[in-house]
Amino acid sequence: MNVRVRMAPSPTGNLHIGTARTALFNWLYAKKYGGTLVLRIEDTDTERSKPEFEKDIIDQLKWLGLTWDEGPVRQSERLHIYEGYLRQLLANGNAYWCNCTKEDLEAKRKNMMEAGIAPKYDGHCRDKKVAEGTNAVIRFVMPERVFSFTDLVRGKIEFNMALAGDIVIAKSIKSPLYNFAVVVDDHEMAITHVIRGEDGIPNTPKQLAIQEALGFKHPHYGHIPLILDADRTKMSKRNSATALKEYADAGYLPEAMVNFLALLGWHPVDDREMFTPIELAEAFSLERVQKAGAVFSLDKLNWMNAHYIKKMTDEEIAIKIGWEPNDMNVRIIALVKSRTQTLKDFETQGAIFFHLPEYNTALLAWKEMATEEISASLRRCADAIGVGHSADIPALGEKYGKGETYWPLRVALSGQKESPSPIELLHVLGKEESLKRIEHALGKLASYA
RNA sequence: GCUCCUAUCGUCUAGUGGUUAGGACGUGACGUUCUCAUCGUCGAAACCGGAGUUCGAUUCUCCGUGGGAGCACCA
Repeated sequence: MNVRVRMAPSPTGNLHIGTARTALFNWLYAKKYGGTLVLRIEDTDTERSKPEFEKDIIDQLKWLGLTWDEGPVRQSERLHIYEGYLRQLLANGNAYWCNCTKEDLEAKRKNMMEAGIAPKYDGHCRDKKVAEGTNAVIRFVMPERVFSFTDLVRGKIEFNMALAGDIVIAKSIKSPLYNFAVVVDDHEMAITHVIRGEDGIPNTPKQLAIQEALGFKHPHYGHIPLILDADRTKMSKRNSATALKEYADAGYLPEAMVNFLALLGWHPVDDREMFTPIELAEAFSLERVQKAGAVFSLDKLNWMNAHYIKKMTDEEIAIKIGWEPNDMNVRIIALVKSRTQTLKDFETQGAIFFHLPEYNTALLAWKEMATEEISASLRRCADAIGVGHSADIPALGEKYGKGETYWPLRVALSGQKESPSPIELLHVLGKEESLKRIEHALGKLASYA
């Protein structure tokens, strides 16, 4: 069978990390089976859909490297197609116009909830022959029976749709709603596998019913687990950064993001953790997708991102972070690399090479060193550097003590409690700047009580 | 409230009718080291509960319990 899958984001916000992972799984599935991936923009909600969100979604999918074969197809440009199918349902008696007011509906719903039964539309307008027109919506006649399907990751799932009632499938003949537009598009686009988030499970029987009424074939369904916050609820803005863009801006690499996201809810046959996208596609299978939700771990993402950064060459990093790949910059990158988790860290940690930060004079002391000892040690280092013998620092360390030599020098050069080694700092800063910083330290010590 | 989904270390997960229940992140200790990071070694850490099936259940079945999602003229 020729596999056809789709990514179907809704441009009502920036690309959500959960949507991105769903897109990734579809991409992996398509790649694995040599299938076709369609990008469909689900913008039937004209109120909330915005062009800038669509742009962000497309930009971010590209950033991740998730390429598609067809589209982007916008639902808003296919209104005439939905209209045709709506008229067909209306003509067949599978749908009808309804002019119940929102207030009435809300009141009835509330009553049913309070009575302890599943809230559903009571079919008030089903036989009223309400005319097409203003303030009327289109409802689908939901068959009162059980619908079942075999989920590709969960197995058989059943729903008794007698409990659902007649759902609204369009606000007007020109404005279809989600469940209807999806059914039409999946059919028109010959989608074979619908791979989506677990929150789509309750929609499936509705879509199955509409497919039946329209005489469409049912695609296969696979529902992947949700990405959760630490409190185990669906990942949301309230608790964490949910827009993929935020991660891109924060200095995460797309390769790391893809690798990380793939392992959230899917696991290979062995314990391997590092995969290129193509390797992921080869190893991927829906059978090995997890059923329960997965908590998003920033710690693990950081670790993985650090891993991918370490794999890059210093020049590659320079270009990536927008630094001129000159000698000095590349050296800085090499030094900072091992203590970096995101690309942003190069900026913050690299800053000390351009400007000596303020620091407390007391920091210059290694353990219980007296002020004169520190000054003496720094002068010895300055002398060695001054005559171009910075290579002699280790010798000074042997003679006068490593801690006593390295620590004050390192602090004088970096101004920090934790930093790369003084020898490395010397090399990057150069003779002139190094001596300047040592003089500065000596000055601070001289005025230190 | 109703419907559906779900359940192995803190987290992501592997795995089995009989295993010292494995790996990774995080975490602790140690080593390397002037500091931090990297790196290396070692450690602590889990089968939700109760019945049933069975010689034997973490594994199979059922019932609980916990967790989640969905119940729109949003998607």
